[in-house]
Amino acid sequence: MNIDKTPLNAEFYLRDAEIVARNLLGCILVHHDPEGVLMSGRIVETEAYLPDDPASHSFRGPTRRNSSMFLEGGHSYVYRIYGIHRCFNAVTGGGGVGAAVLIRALEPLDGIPEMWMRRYGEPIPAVPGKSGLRGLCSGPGKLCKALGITAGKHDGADITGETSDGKLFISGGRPVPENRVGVGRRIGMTRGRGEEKLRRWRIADSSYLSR
DNA sequence: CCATGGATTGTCT
DNA sequence: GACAATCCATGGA
Repeated sequence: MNIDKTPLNAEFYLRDAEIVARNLLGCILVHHDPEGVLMSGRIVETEAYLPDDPASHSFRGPTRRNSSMFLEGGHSYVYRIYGIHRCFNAVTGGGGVGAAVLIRALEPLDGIPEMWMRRYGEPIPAVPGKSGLRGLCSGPGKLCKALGITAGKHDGADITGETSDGKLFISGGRPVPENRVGVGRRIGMTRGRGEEKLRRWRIADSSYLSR
């Protein structure tokens, strides 16, 4: 797949999480894994989490679990949820702020056979079908498993700077025009924890969204 | 297609 | 001790 493999620089992330969330649409999440396998996908859905938000892990200040969310923009925040899944965030803003963008869904691009193997533990069928590919990275936990993103290796990692084996980063893609962007409520909020906030962005006509 | 409930574990109250 | 920014299988329309 002919994609730009230059990581976005730290300046990109040193802005408000809502701006970054909007501008990450169309960008490419890339994992150059330790064995040299390149896996990537186009970002089609994001959510912004700010410290003013009861749903944000940073709402009550730093703890052991969320400490990397308070790093400077351009780092990774990976956490475990429901005992099983991992979720990947790009930290935004200055150090100590506690803001990040959750990557919720990807359109698979590079390394699809390897991603399939990681997700399902068996080789990709000869004809996976569009519905098969659609489900490969259509959720925050799914895409972490597919790309091999782990808390141990990637939580707190720098996602800017030079590419190398094992590097996780985001490169710029085609900008997404405003008339193809949808904004709405986030997923999974319960009991009045900010579910009314419009901090979810998606490429409206993509068939690779999480819902 | 949509709605429901179980899995599973580190973290915070 | 309860919860959590989820996923998947299952059942019914």
